[in-house]
This record gives sequence, structure tokens and C-alpha cells, in this order.
Amino acid sequence: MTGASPIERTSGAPLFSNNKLSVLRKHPYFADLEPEAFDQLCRYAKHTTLKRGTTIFSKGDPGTSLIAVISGTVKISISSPDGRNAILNLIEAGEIFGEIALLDGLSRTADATANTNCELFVIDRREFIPFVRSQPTLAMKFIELLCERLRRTSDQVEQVILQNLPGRLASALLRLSDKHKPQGRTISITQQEISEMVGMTRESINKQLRAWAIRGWVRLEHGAIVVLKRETLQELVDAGANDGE
Amino acid sequence: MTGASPIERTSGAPLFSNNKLSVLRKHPYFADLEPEAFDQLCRYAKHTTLKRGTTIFSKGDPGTSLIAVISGTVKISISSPDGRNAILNLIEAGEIFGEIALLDGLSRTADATANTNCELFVIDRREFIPFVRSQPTLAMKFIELLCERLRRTSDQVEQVILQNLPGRLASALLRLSDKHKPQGRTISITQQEISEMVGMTRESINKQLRAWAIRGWVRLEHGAIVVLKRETLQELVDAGANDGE
DNA sequence: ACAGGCCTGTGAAGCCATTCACATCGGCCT
DNA sequence: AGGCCGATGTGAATGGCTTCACAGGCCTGT
Repeated sequence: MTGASPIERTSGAPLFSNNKLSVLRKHPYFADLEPEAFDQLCRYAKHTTLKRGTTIFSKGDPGTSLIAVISGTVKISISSPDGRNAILNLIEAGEIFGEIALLDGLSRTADATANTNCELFVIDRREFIPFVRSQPTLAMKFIELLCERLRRTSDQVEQVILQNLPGRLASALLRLSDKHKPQGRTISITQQEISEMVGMTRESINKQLRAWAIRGWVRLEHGAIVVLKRETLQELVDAGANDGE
Repeated sequence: MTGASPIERTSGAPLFSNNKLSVLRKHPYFADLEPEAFDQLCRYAKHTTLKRGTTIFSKGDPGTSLIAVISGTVKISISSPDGRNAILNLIEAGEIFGEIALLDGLSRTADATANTNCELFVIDRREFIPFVRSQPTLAMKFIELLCERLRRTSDQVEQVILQNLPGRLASALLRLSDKHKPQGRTISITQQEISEMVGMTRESINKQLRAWAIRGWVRLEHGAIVVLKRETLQELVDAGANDGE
């Protein structure tokens, strides 16, 4: 289950190009951190490049590192013994993941795999925890990060328990389109991936999307979805459940 | 939606009896905190007593306080427009809740109601945040708390997406029985409440429990469930899904 | 001790989503 | 161009869970 973790084999700390770090620097979590604290944080980092499909870590592994995505996207997912699997989150360039195991020192709660070719920075727990203790601002940043994650995850529980297919799909689309604002309303994702994010089958997702496409609420492209009627989908989520006809 | 929050109307800080505080003091989160830090934490607290069924706060309220349960239990839940509702957590004496809104200053993510008559301590954000900043140990404690919550909530997402009724019910029973170790294997809870915790109907839950009772895996009492075959239920969860016959 | 309210137990009917089984399309590699 | 593979599109059959409709049990208040 565990397999070789490619991260552990990374060669020693190289020099970092400033444009790579700037992706992180721009992120809300680090933007208003003191420059010297940020620099010191980066001093603990190791650089890695991964090919699409590579396992970064698996659920249950002893997790001792925080990982920042410089380019590409990472898939956080879990899978059941009978082969079904669920995507919990997609981490994009400029975001970080693996913070839970880093901060509490316990095992990883999910699998992480490179969803595209990726460039990553890896920060190890051993040197990191004392640093956090000494930097109240950084600790508060992590508290904020954890709060945000908790809000998102609670939301997910809410969706999955209270909403049916249309509601869940709509709210997944809205969330994804919020995240990809720069690309306009186009979401680059396969229907297979969406189905694993909302926890229903690809076929069901496809039929619902098609129905919405006919009504002009979305447009389907190959490997992408364009949200046309944002408000309508939002209403559908708020209304609770049943499809709007 | 909001309604009068009984907490805001609490009269000024009274003197606290030490035996009440001792419930908190014993909790893992505070046990190894410096005594003076703990005392100062308590200085910010207000004491309140609530009757069963009272709303403590509602989803969407501006949340500015952390609440500790001295006695009784508090239900954290959410509800959909069409009347369905889901229990996210039951907070018992010695535990705290409401930490997300306290720490990030945003609105409450769920409803909280007194599930029994309760005694609570309420700590306000205004005076609390600067205090956390100045106490790295306390900040680390909250980071641990948030990590634990996040693990639990992620687990819930995993359960709800990947498991069917038997799996979800079994894992809910196991979790509840872990929490109530002192009472042996008896879980005091109604089937209605369990159904709202696992996100399925009371009727379905009842039928499954009955089937397990016949096989001798559990025993049903009025308002309680006794887990008899812990291992069998655990296997059922691990196996993935389908009922053990 | 009786009434009313929550809790439990159970069957029949229906429905939403899954499962299964294909057909088609597009892109990429050789 | 041909071939392949991953992604999309769709219908029919199946099934797990819900919905609905009651019946009985246990506890509590008066």
C-alpha cells in the first residue's frame, strides 16, 4: 500500500530560483508574513519534480513533511477496499498540502498523487515545528489554514449528507469555477474526476450535465465544462436538492 | 435564522468553583498547559446554564466565542431547507467547540444546540486572540485540536462517500463506543440521533440494527445500544461495504 | 392511573442512482 | 493513415434506501 515515497529520495537542498518562490510568496498565507520568516521557511525546503501519476504519499504513511506546489496539480484522494475512490481536493500551484500530518506528527489521512507533472517544495517536520513555535505569526497563519480546511471539509460533509446529485454537482462546479477565476468560467476537468469529487458515478454525472447543457446552463467540451448560468446553479444549491425541473 | 443567542445575554463574570474548572483542566488539551496560562484563559470565561433544546448559535451567525462544556452534551448539526438535518458531532463534558469561528473570526459553520441541560463556559474572541499570540504553547494546542477535528471530519467524508449503510452505521457505533469507554459498551443514544449522524433514515437504521441484534452483534435497549461484537463490526468497516451476509 | 409524547418496530411501494453493456468521439503515437 | 486509448454519451435492468403508513412500547407529567 505504501510504496516508495519519491519525496524521501530527493537530493539535498539546491539553490532556489526566485521566480519559483514567488508563486508561494504571492499566496495569501505567506503574503503578509515577515520576509525573514519566509526566507527561513524556504531554507528548510527541498525541491522535487514528479511525473503525472506518481504517488507522493499514501494514507497511513508516517507523515513528516509539508509540501508546496510550485507548478502542476496534486490530487488528494482516498480509496476503499472494493476499488471505489473519492477525490477530496485538488491542490494547484501556489497552494500547500500535507499540513495535518506535519503539524500533529501522525499518519497521513489520504493519498496524494501528482495529477499532472509537478514541481514541489518539501518541508520536513523535524526542523519545522520548533520554527513554528518561535514564530507566532506563522503559527497563526497555520491556524487560519486549518480553519479554512475545516470549513471546506465540513461543507463537504454537509453536501454529501443533505444534497442529492444535482445539488452536489452544482456546488462542485461552483467551487471549481471560483478557484479557476483566471480561466473565465471554463473548468478543465474530466467527468470522471468530477464524479469522484462528488461521490457519484460518471454515468449519472454525465446525464445530469447533459440535461443542463440542453437548458443552456453549462456547455460541455472535451475535458472541460463551461458554467454559463452561475446564478441558476447557485439557486439550485440553496433550494436544497431537487432538480429545477 | 439567527434568533436570540442566549450566550450574549449572560451576566458578567462570576467567581468560578474549582471543581467546575477541573473538568476542563483534566482534558488533554489543557492538561499540560502552564497553570498560569490556564488561569488566565479562565479569567476570560463567562459561565452559563442552558436548558435542553436551547439554541446556542446558528449557522451563519457571526461567531466570536469559544465554548467549553462543563456538564451535559451539545449537538453540532446542520439542516437543509427541506427539513432534513445532520448531526456532525456531539460535544460532551470536558470538551470545547466553536473554535473555528473563534480562531478565524468568520461566521459559524453549523448550528449548536443543548442536547441536554448544560453548563458552559464562554470565552470571547476579542480578548482571546492576542492572548493566543502571546502563548506559543496554547497556539500549538489549538493547532493540535484543529488537526484532530480535521482528521475526524475527513474521515466522515470518507465514510459517507465510500461506505453504504452497514459500514457507516458500524463505524458510527465504534466511534461512539470509544468515546464512552467509562460506560462499558453501552451507548446512550436514540436511533433517530444515530440516523442523523450517519445521514440515513431512522427506519433503515432500525432494520439494520435489528438484523445485527438477531445475530448477536449488538443488543438494543430503550434509548441505548450495546455493542457486543466489536471486532465483527470493525471487520465490516474494513471490508469496505457489503453487509456480512 | 391515565394521557400524550417520544421512541421503537415493520411492511409495501416507489425512486434515485448504480451497474452493465455498448456506441461514439477526439487526440496522440507510430 | 491507421490504431489505440481515454473521455463522452445513452439505454435497460437492478437494487439500496427512502417514503409512507401504522402499531406497539416505554416514560413522564399531572
